[in-house]
Amino acid sequence: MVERQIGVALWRQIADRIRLSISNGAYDETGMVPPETALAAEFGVNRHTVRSALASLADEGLVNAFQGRGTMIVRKERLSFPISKRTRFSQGLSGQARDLQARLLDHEQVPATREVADALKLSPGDACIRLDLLSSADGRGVSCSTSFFSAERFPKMAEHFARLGSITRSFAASGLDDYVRASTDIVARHADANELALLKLSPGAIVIEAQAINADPQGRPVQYSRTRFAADRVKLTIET
Amino acid sequence: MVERQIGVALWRQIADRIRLSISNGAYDETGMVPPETALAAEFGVNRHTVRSALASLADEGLVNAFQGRGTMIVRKERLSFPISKRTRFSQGLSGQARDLQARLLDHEQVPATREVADALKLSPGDACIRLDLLSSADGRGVSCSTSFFSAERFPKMAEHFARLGSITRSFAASGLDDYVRASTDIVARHADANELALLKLSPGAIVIEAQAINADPQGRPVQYSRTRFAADRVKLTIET
DNA sequence: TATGGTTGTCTAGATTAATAGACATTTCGG
DNA sequence: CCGAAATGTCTATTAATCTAGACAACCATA
Repeated sequence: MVERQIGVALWRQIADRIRLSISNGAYDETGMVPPETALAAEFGVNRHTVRSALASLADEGLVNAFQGRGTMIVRKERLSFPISKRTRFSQGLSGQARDLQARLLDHEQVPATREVADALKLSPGDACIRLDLLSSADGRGVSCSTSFFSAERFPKMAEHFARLGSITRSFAASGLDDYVRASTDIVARHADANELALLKLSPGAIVIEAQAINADPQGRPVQYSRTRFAADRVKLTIET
Repeated sequence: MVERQIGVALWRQIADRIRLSISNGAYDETGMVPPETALAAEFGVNRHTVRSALASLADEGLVNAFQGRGTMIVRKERLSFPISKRTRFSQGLSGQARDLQARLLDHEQVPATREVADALKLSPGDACIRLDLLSSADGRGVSCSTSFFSAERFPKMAEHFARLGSITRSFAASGLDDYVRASTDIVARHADANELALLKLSPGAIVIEAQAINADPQGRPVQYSRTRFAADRVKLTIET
């Protein structure tokens, strides 16, 4: 069931298991989480430990406990984020949430690291524009991203984004009307302190990191981005 | 830095951070992890806590400590697993590891749940073949998967796989020479007890779950699979 | 209104995780 | 060969987590 002495507190393991059961629809019949005593028996722990787990889920806004009645499930769905040749943040999520926005957190002109230079086919040290974005759906943080653009080719990227609020429109304002996803690498890991704060995650949460390169129609890389999604709020859907 | 009272032990948070630094190449210059005292200062914890983290990494076979000299990095790479229209497990990983194998853990004929029926365009309750596989590269567990096939169309899937050791060849033996990836959904979460055991993960580890549907050339779904990858051993590369 | 089932709260104790310090052992370079 | 720097081992203490039990508060329903 749950394991001890593994560096993850029992209440957190149990919270993760319950969260998964909720999103799998295991409790859809009643719309409620089983009683604390039943969960304690199921996981072989004390009721107080289950209560810690449920408190953490309540903190995330996933469940709501009512004295005398039980613990109701408030929210269970993950946003589905499509990844395809024409991946666009706002288009892909439209219809799944009412209020979508991408906010510019920071921007800076920096020399390309080897990683960035490789991705954009520049030389290390070439000037790049870095944009840090935070994307939200209905007020909840969905992803934070760091993007790099060639400062020579897209010198006004930050200004355009600040005005237009969209990468696609910012490219258009720079004279690039179309671009396609050239490659996407996906890894998953624990969120770091910065991501916890930006996405308002409960500590120990998981992020899915997508390292993507977008290219113009001639195949030249125009954007290298690393987007960190809150793993418990989204799923990525690959369209091949 | 690291956070307290979040349900994840400090040594585990630190182990995760160091593992990430290793795989990012942060210590490539020396090939060694920084001294324990330096790490303790960096993370703001006691040296003993760092030692617990390093012991866990040594247990995974990632590092090797030598008294008087320091802690050397043994292994850092993640396997890159491609996902495209023609995703094939063995082809995709060939060249990245010497010894690749997929082992049949279990198989059973079961009635389709709603989830499986939806994916395979069957009716709930229709007979399905379920295959549980464990894939390894160089003796290390990479992924475990559960696949469903229509029992009517592919009645001998389990027998074929047991003999041939490959989904592609098992389809061929059933008269299906070609198939393509129709859809892939990707989520990330903490590994459950079963996955921890199968993949020999250190508890609390992360898995990336890919829910995939393969279809024949006519577009009819032939396989629904849920593959759980050890997140610290692989990255998924999307080829659009 | 009485009863059973549920969550909320409190106290106490046991177990595990983390800190603190001291010192041994090994390696490497001057 | 010495000393600095690194890991290995030990003891003791403090802090956090989990268990155990009791009982209060609340809700639904017979």
